[in-house]
Amino acid sequence: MARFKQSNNCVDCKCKSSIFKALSSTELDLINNNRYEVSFRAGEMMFKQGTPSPHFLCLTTGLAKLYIEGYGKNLILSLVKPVEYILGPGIYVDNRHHYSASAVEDSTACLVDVTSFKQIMRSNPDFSDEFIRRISIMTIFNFEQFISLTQKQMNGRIADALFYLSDQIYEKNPFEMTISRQDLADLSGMSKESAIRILKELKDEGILSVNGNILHILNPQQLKKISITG
Amino acid sequence: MARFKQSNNCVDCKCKSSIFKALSSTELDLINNNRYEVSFRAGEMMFKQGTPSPHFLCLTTGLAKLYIEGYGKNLILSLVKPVEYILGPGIYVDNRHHYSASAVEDSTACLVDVTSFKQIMRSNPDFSDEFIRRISIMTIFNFEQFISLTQKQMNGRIADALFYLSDQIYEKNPFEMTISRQDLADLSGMSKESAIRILKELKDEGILSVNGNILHILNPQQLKKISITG
DNA sequence: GTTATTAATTGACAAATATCAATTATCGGT
DNA sequence: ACCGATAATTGATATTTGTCAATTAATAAC
Repeated sequence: MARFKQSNNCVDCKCKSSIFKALSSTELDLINNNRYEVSFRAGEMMFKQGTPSPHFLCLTTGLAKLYIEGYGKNLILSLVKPVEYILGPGIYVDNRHHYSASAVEDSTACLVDVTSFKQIMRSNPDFSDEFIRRISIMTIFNFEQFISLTQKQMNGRIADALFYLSDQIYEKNPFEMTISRQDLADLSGMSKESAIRILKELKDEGILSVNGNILHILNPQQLKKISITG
Repeated sequence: MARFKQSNNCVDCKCKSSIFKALSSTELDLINNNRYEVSFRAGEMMFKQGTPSPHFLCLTTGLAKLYIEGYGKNLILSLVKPVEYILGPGIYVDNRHHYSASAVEDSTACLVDVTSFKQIMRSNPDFSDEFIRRISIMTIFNFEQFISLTQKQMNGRIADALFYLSDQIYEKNPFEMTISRQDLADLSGMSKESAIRILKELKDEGILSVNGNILHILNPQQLKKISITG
């Protein structure tokens, strides 16, 4: 289960460097007074699709996955690393979560009352602009994912997922893939067995090295080509 | 080609009933002074993915499709009917269109300067809240579509598309499908031939009647079942 | 350390879907 | 009403992908 603890305040927090940079100290105080800190173990669910959504979450350490629970399978929308906030579209619609979130690695997060958030959204246009900019970037990313998953074949989708992991999430090239093969499959819209098979193919072709969870993209040009040709 | 004409003003326009209801008359004047009206023939492109996006568009008559141009194929994100605005995520990111828009039926629209829009977004929290609410609804819809296209088989996807057309777009049950079979395929993420075949199957099973472009969902319960079982 | 449990892997096969080619129907412009 | 161009339809086939079952590897709990 999640463990609760109250820590120091928002004013000193590194989260400030993120979306909160536009906030005045008064506004930071408001956030600070309406939040609490939680930690999650790897595998724990942070919140579940369909449940009420009274907070937004700011991930301070660890790694989380956001995923839609579909018909028997999950679809991973994105991975979230520190320091990034998680705030779904339900906040302004029905106050429900429209996707679930789970900790992939041991994680800590701040939960902040949505009411305070919305209040600041209405009074601070810079913050509001920045927030809209961020959800717009997520939407654009969703579009790319949409095209990848609906129009590319499996090799192209895995290539896209590998670049996503290497470039956006772990930001290294030999990287330790802390998500499971099933997660990789859920991120690429295919069965776990297919994902594994394609990793193996890429390995056999010398494009990728696979040692357990340590992946190394050996030939990015070739992998990019696979991503484009689908 | 698109024909331009200046018409009466926003204050009397039925668009007011939509997102603009939160605007003061001063703000409506600002919009009114920074807009122009355009008409499009069926098939004409309204704007193209990748081009600069200096306006937002409010569809006043007709029907439009919003679609991502992928690798050889298109993916229709949504259909837009009057009175609805079209404003992509690029506005707050890179000032580019991230999808294309085309008129499916003869259409007219108002183009409004984005700068005026953003100005009002910053000064009118009610308007801003309403706008965020709307893009959130679109995001939620995209999620549903995402699940439909990535986790359901063709029958389920066509079922979803048929309900979308009947319930959301044409709002009738025997309805005239003004989009082409190719568009239906682009909306369901499959080849045109497959889309046609499934329409035929549904027809043979007595669930749907198909007479040219007049479609009639004869057995909604059964079709809903197909949607759910995938 | 040992064992129980879960994750990863592999192969064989079945199902779903796209592609290609060939017709047929439909529609806008004479 | 006729003609050319485009859209819709159909069938045959190849490709892609998932499913199932069996095995091996890795991990966590004792």
